[in-house]
Amino acid sequence: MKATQSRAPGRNPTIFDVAALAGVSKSTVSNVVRGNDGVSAATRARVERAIEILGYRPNVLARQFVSQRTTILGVLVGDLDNPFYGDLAKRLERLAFRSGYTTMFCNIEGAGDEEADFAASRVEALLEQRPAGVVFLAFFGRSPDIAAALGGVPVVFAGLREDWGDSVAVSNSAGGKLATEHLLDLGHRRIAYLTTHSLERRAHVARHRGYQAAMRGAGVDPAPPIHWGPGSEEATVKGADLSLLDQLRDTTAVFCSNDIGAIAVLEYADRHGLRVPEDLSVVGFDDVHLASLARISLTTIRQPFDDIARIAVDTLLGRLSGTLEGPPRHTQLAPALVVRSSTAAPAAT
Amino acid sequence: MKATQSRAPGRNPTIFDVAALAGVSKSTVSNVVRGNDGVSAATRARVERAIEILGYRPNVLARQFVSQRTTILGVLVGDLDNPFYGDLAKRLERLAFRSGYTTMFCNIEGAGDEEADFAASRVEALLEQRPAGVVFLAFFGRSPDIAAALGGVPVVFAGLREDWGDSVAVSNSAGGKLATEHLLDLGHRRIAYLTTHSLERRAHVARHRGYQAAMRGAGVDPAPPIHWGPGSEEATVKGADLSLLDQLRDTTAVFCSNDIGAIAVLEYADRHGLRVPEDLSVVGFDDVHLASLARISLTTIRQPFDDIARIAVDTLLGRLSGTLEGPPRHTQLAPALVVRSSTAAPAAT
DNA sequence: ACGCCGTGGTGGAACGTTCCAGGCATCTAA
DNA sequence: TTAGATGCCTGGAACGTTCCACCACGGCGT
Repeated sequence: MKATQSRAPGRNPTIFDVAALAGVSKSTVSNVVRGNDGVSAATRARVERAIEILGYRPNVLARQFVSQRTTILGVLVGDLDNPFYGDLAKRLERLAFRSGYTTMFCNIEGAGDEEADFAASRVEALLEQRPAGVVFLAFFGRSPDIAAALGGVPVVFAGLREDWGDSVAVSNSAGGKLATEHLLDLGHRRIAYLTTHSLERRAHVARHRGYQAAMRGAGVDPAPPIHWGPGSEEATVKGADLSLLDQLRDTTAVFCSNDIGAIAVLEYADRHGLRVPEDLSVVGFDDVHLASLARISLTTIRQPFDDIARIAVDTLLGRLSGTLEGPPRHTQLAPALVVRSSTAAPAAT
Repeated sequence: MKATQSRAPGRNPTIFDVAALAGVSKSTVSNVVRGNDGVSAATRARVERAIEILGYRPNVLARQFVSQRTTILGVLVGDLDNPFYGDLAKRLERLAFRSGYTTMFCNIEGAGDEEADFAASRVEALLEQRPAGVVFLAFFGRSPDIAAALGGVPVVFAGLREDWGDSVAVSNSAGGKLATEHLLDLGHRRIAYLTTHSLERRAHVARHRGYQAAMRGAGVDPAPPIHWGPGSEEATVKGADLSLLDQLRDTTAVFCSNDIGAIAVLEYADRHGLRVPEDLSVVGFDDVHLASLARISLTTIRQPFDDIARIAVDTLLGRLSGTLEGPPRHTQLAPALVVRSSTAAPAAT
């Protein structure tokens, strides 16, 4: 007649079962479980023994209910299919796991039928699960609405900067400037900025600003931005067959707002007999692993994925534990130009 | 003095607030919210009006607590950084969202220091969140342990087959056979099987079996499998610099257990002066989007991502709603060979 | 001897739902 | 007319925690 078997079968042991077996009150068990002090070593040992015997595991759902908070970290990604997000997602998941948090991802980029406030509806769905904190890897939409929906849940922007929350990112505008200046230095003048997003994400807007600044700094008029594709990487990369050729007629170089877009341009060029870099120089942004493959070898702007993920999680955990207080902290990282073989001087005209 | 403002500020309205305003009991409100019948149209309308006025939203945490179940779908992926998983993850997330479920991803592939039962510990961590169901996109480890840990939570295996749960997958062994036969047909005899996993995943084991069957069927002895890399795609793809050359000395063709491994081999070949397909034919598995890029153009085995994701979610939802009952249902899909330019007849010796 | 304080421990209340046994009309069949 | 069924609604109990006010007790300073 072991205590283990005296419980109703099929029911998980509760804090009461442990308390009864250890001969203490439920409160004491609760304190032991949560590592609170005010419990003598002897009692603690006795309770731990009882927990062991019963195989007691705290009921997460009850805990969440009473505290009205979870150990879920929400992560808003643009598109898990984009290796930029995949890489970052993986890192975040791992770091969060080590600190006892579980990660919940949400694609902000929709099925193609989304509206401007699709992001807000996604945030809302995520928030319904009451995450302890939220990481934005991508962001667009109206800040006030979304800030309101968050209702006090700490938030960190990773890879982009938004003033009303903590952030860690390279300067996207500096990166855009760097990329464009590289092309200018090579002698290009007719440089296009290309993005695959119809709904402009914050980070990409900043990259565009960097492009414009560089162009103006060199005394060249920025060309109107090229929006290629219906708004999602998926559609453009997978069906890279839209009439881009026309729009590139007058240009010798393209700065793409991310690597996936750049690789899609590469693919498009390959299929349409446009030689890179002889006929067209291409620069990306992110430096996803793919870009370094010999067969791709894309000149791009490097983002330190590792630092971004680490600092993002640290910042969020700091807010959660109360270690970090005060106004938003913005960690700025340096973007770096990585020159590979997708860029060269323009052909002599 | 609107009702909206009469509540304690900062507190969300509860079912009681609604009940009071509508002049009914909390139970009735509960029934209205959940769409139960046994409520007259008039009452229903009155309650709905009250809900509207108060901006009432059911407390998910309380609901989860009392029902001891969530609307979370757990997804075990091998590695979010691998586009195979990224693509599938994205699709699953979208489908689940449409049905009112939130997705929670877990990387089964660890930081490199994992043991054989790392998978089990990850499953346990995920299960702590009490998901309504679990999708396995990758699986290894000891089935009995993991089945026990699941404790009745419905499960579906996607992309691989495991007998004790529902599954939807192409036949991995048939795919492996297809790939190997393609190489045999081209005239290759010294064909290697290569995998980047030290911990063999179920799906990959089956692919290997297909390879062996094809080889034996052609009267050729299968070569011992090549395990390349310390067990994670990340390490091998990113630091593709291990001494593979020796192991490939006697082979004219490699069948890689997935596309990412194949692309890593391509990269390795590029860097070591090995021409593909002249010196070495390479076949992958999955047909991730990347494989179709002109610059990669990898011969591979196609998996219908779309069908896999859709059927996986449908099956799981079927179990959850009770629509689907009985023994495990196994949906088998047909793998297809996609010939691109990474394979050719071996050089005449 | 007495009040005070710190340490270790207790038990009730609260959290916001769902579930269920029942209550009260009103309708139906005998 | 009446027993039983049906439709609509109610209120208590339960779920497993955390939080907090409070209590018992021994040591200490005065």
